[in-house]
Order: sequence, then C-alpha cells, then structure tokens
Amino acid sequence: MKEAFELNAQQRAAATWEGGHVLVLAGAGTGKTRTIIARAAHLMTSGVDPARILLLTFTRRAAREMVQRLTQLTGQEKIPLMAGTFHHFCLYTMRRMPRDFGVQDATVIDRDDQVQLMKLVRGGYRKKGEQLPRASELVSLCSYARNTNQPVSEYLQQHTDFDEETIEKIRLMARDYERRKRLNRYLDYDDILFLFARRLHEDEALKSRIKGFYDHILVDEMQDTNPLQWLILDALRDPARLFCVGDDAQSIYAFRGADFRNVHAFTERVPDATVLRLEENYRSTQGILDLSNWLLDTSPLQYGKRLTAVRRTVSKPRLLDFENDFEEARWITGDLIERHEGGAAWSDHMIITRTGYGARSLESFMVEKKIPYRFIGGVSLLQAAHVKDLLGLIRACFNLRDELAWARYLTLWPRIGDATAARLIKELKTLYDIQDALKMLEKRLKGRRDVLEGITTVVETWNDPPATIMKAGHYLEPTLKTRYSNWKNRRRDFDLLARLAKRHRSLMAFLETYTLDPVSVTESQRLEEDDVVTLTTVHGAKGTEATVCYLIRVEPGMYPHMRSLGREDDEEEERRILYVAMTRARDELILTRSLRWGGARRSPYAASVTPDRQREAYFFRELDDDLVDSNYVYPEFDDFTDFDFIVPSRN
DNA sequence: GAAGCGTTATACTAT
DNA sequence: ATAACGCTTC
Repeated sequence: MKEAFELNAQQRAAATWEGGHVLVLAGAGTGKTRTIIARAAHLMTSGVDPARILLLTFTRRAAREMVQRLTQLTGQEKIPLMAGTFHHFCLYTMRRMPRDFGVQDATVIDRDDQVQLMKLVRGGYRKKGEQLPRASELVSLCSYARNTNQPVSEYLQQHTDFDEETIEKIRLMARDYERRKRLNRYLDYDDILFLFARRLHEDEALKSRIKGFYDHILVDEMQDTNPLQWLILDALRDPARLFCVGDDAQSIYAFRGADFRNVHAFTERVPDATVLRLEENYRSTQGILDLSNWLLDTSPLQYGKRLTAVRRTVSKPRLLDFENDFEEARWITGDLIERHEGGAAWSDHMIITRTGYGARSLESFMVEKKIPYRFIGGVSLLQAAHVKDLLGLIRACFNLRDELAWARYLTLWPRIGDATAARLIKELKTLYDIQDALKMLEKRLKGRRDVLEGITTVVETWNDPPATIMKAGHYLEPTLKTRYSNWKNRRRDFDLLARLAKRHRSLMAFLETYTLDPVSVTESQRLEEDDVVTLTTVHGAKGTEATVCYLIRVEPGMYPHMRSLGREDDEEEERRILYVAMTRARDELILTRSLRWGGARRSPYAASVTPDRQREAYFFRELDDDLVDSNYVYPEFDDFTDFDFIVPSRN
C-alpha cells in the first residue's frame, strides 16, 4: 500500500495514534476528512481487518466519498468496511439480527409520513375550536424529545410555554402515535436509533455480541451527534476504541437534538481519552478566514478558535448589494456563465442558501439560462405528489398494515374518499397476505376492477423493481393525468425512478435506501453528469467545499433567520450556520444580498418580527469594512425593457 | 354521510 | 406547490 497522502504533524499524530480513545478537535478546512481516511488506512496497514472498522458519518454522501478515497489510496478494489450514517448502521445491524430486534419487515417512513400519521392521531384529540399544535410541530417536539432521550412531558415542561393541560394532551398524542406506528409496522427515523440503543442497554449478552464486531469506531461530525447516538457509541466502546472528530463552532443541528456536550464532556465521560487538535487551515485564503474569525469573535461565547491559512493568497471576500433578489440571481447566473466561458468548470462553483425557499428566484434563473445544477436539499424525489401516489400502491402491496400507503392509493380513485378508505383499511389490518386482501377488496368494491388491477400488476412483477415501477406507472397514468396539470413533466419522474431502481434487488430495499438518503429531483436528473453547479442549503454544504462559493441572500431576517429571534441558543446556532457557510470557500467567497425591504418580505413571521428587530440582530450590522470588498451592482440597462408603453415627459 | 370542488393559508435547517 | 378548510353536490 502507498503511504497515505501528505499529512502535517498534527494530522499524522491523530491518524497514527496508538493509545486509547481519541477526540480530535478539527477546525473548518483543517483536513478532517483526510485525517479520518488516513486513520482508516493506517489501521489497515497495521494489520487491522477492515471489517472490524466502523465508520460513522453524518450523511451517506460523506461515507461514499470517504470509502471511495480510501479505495484509491489503498489501491484495493473493495474494502469490506462498514461505513454509513448512524441510521444506516443501526438499521443494517437490526436487519442482520432479526431474532434480536424483530424489525425485518417494517417499513421505514419519512418526515412526510410521520406528519400524516400524526394528523390521524391529532384528529382524534381535537375538539372543535380548540387550539392544538399542528401535526408537523407535534412531530418535531416528539422527535426532539426522543433524540435527546427524555420523556415528552418532561421536555415540554422544561423547555416550552405550553400549559399543563396541553402538555398532557401532547403526551397522550405522542403515546398514540407510537402505538399507531407499531400497529402499522412503521419505523420512523428516531425509532431506528432508539430501538437499537434500547436493546443494547437492556440486553448485556446482545451488547457483547455487537461489541465484538468492531475494534475501531471512527466518528465524523461529532458535534452534531445527539444523546441517543452517544448512548450507542457508549455501548459499543471498550474494547473498541473511539476516534471522534468534530468542531463545536460548526454545530448546526441543535434543532434536531444534537448536543455538543458529546464534544465538550467527552473527556469526562471517557476518562482515559486523549484530545488532539488540527489547527492549520488548508482550504481557504486568509481573507476568507479573517471574515470567518471576525464572525466568531462577535459571539458572546468563547469558541477559542482562530483559523490561520497555510495558503499565501489573501483575496478578500466580496459583498455585493442588489436592488432585489431577481437582480441578485441575474448577476450570479451571468457571472457563472462568464466564468464557464472563460474555461472554468461548472463544478468549481457552489451556491449556498440559508433556506430552500430563499433560492427560488435563483433557481428560476438557472433553469432559464440553462446552467446545469443539482440542488442538495431541494424537494426530494420521493416526496413529489405523483411519486407518492405511485409508491402508495407499491408500499401497500408490500405491507398490508401500511395505512398511509393504502389511504393514498385507494383515495386516488373516484368515489373513494377518506371515509371509505378508512373502513377498508380497518379490515385490511386484520388480514394476513395480499391474496386475502384482494379477495376482501373484490367483495367490498364490486365492479371496481380499476382499483384491483393495480394491485395485481404490482404483485405479478414483484421481483423486478424497474418493471414494477414502469407497469404501475403506466397503469396509474389515466388517473394521474386528470389530477395533475403538468403531467408530462411528472411522467418523466417515473422513468427516473425506474432507472434508480435498477441498482436494487428489491423494491422495498430501494425505497428504504432513498428514504434514509433522500435524493432531490435535480440530483436524480443529473445522475450521469459530473460537471454541474451545486446549489445547496448551508446544512447540505456541511463537510464540502468549492473553489468559488456564492453565499446568497445574506440579509437581515436570514442571518440570523427570523424564526430564531428571541431565543439565545437558536440565534447563536445561526451564527455557526453562517460560519459553516463562509468556510466552505477555497479561493473566492462572494456574499450577495438585497437590502431593499430591510428584511424578509411577505412571510408570516415578518409581521411578528419587525424589520427593525431583524436588522438589529443582523450579523453584518456592524461589519468591519476592511474585511470585504463591497459594491452596489446597478441593474443593467438592457434589463429595463419590461415597459410596453412610454411615459410622456412633462415639458 | 361521503365525495368533490374551489378558495385560502403556508413555506428553516433534515437522518 | 401543496395542504387545509368550508361549502356544494351526489
């Protein structure tokens, strides 16, 4: 094996550490990924069987990338190392040990399904005119409590303003939600971690067996792990050694229960652990780091972090002001085209947005100017309405108790609404297999061959995922055509889906993969293309970098986002979000904004959070002029051609 | 009583 | 773009 790529002294010390547990504190751009890969390579050269190394990353994308780089580095074709997210690892292990966990034929549900299911539960609790949190908020609250491993009621009492009566109601709804999931044989994201962690902690023998699988556990993005994930790591360590890498200044998932005590309290929890640091930034120019350092310095918290560039180039970030978000989008797309014509690859450019919604005008310009891009964090392919219709049919055939899938499929047909569907679903839940279900539906829906034929179509092609999708899609076409006005565009997504399914042996495995690792519509369209611009949310940009980064809509109300205002911890997280965004850039960081409205417009929060309040909290309110090159970009003359009449002059 | 239709509110981050 | 809601029709 070739010796690992070049490492500096600190990186090498971490990668070749021979002692016990390690926490590596690694600032942005200090070669965190490189060090983890070098660590894995080092372990392999030292004779560790790669199958005994567990690599836990934050996204599946990160895992794929690391394994790919490790493959290149070691020159081996296939490395049998387990690499993936906590969720993947836990589910994989539970499926591999069916007798110990009993979740083998469960359906993994996404956020949308969680909310749908909660709606059904909530409906049973709401008396007319009564105020209850919306289903989506209930799901967030329950999910947060579970990820931080505390009872819902306790969490609500300590951290929210709900009155006792409402808290009790939410507690009961949370309980019913859990029951309903079990009855439907559903696993939501939280169940995957929770069930795994619970079994490890209640069954010593099982814990020992699973512990025996690994000697080394490498954890990326430790600052964004939550208490449930810590319980898992804690159960698996000793004799396995932990190698956790993180940066508290880049913690941006507190809303999901991430707890940076997993970093701060590491040495208390693991007394024999060593803390190592990576401090030299290889990614960015000093100008980009100066602005990033300044941002952390304005915090009341002490991050104790000052990034210093190894690179010599300085290049200050640019801060460009526009008349409005259309001018901003027009300029960025124009700049991209100019750079591309000048020989730069599309893929050298990344556009970073705080919210998916905030990038809408930009996206329309990208489409209009035909710039190839993929949107990380855009609407997931599996969540598009017509795709959910199709998957409803497929899922229903696989899991008779999947009530959301049945409801979706059955109500697709004329004269079948919520009430009829609910009656049928109740009966379906008492049956054992799809043949019984067909018999029952035949009896109940006399003369409705349309509804039944869809099911037989799926059952007949069950072992050929792309064929099932194409046949089912073809079958539903006449019905869906009447429901969606832009059917032609939507129809294409079925082909995309079939193409994606080709790589999978079973339909449910295929769906599960994309439920745990959602692909946006634009991503799936660009499967074979490498040279595309990346458009991403800040959260999606975590762990990545690009030569040129455009950070759009850096406006009051956006940084910090107005929804965070008034809650100190949330506002502080917004600072880290901006920090993460800025530190993605290698050579050029271009910040753009429009100050015309003095804050976000036409949003329900704009009414409760005044523009003044948004400006007051704005991170760039008192920006040091020396840190950026600022410009106001005037609209081009040609752009004023919208008038189709002449305003007469007065003289 | 259930289905279907038109109008209106809503939009932060995501495994 | 989609879900929720209220109202009309079957």
